[in-house]
Amino acid sequence: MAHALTIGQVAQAAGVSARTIRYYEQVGVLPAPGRTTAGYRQYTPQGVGRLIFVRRARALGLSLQNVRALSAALDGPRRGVRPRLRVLVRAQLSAVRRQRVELQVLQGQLAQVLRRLRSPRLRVPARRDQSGRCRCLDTDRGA
Amino acid sequence: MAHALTIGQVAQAAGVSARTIRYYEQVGVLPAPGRTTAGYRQYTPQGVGRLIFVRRARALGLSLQNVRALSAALDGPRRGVRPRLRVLVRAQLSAVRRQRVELQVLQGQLAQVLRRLRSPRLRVPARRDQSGRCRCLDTDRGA
DNA sequence: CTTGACCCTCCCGCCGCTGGAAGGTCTACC
DNA sequence: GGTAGACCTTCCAGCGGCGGGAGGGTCAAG
Repeated sequence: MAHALTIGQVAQAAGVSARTIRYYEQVGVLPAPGRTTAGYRQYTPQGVGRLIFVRRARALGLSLQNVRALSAALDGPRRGVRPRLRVLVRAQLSAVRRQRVELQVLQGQLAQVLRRLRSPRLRVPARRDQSGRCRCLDTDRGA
Repeated sequence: MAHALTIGQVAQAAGVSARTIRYYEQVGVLPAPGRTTAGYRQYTPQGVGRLIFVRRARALGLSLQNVRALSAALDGPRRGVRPRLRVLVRAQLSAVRRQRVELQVLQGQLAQVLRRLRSPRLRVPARRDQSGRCRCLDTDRGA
């Protein structure tokens, strides 16, 4: 093998730690590479490409479980990889949209709490109501 | 104690599981309540208020570590609770803003990948480049 | 007395890694 | 040949924020 790469070289090339690569292999996200007689892992350029694919998928927010499925599909017959990927990316896209909405709501609540905390006087009658609750963080009207 | 509440009642009142309450106590987020002779936890209305405070803080995204600090401050002298809370909420607010930006970028990348996956032909010359990389998920131009 | 709904403590699992320990191997230099 | 230091190997353990389940005690109703 002229172009065999060590795990450290692959790690640097892909911008991940060697530990992460071993972990990916352990959980089946990356296929097990060849080994030298001393037991060192030997990677091919294809192996590097696979790792980069995995990192891109992770960067898009796909779970390791899903990435494992995709990677396994890439190992077998290539048919059906794109449809699966499309499904996953679509799901991820809607999940991200949901998260954005949630974060928007959260930002509004935080801003409201911050306004209340900035003003020296509280907008609520007492710091603790009759049930002993600290109302500093309330964001809902009345209720 | 006329108004002593069991952990289950408190859990239902605050909308959390009894397990979560026990966990909060274990990690120091909630003070340890009294116990009956049989070892059952006995909560006061103040205890319920504290739990609701903790849940609100969590709902705002504060970490349990920060919530623990706030809760400890509420147990001691009340001075300084509001400034600390203000600092934490401000930090959380900027963290949320950062996350929103990141999610926005991510959404754009996902949409781009999806567009590419939808079209039957790829915009890249080959499915795998010479290094064996699957480029389905690329989002950057050239590079 | 029994049933069923509570309560208790304990340890393990999830995700996506990261850290450390303890040891083998490779390369460079003397 | 020796040795230093950088690399590699495996295994075990931990993070946050809980949840599941085991294995047992307690309490009120029938």
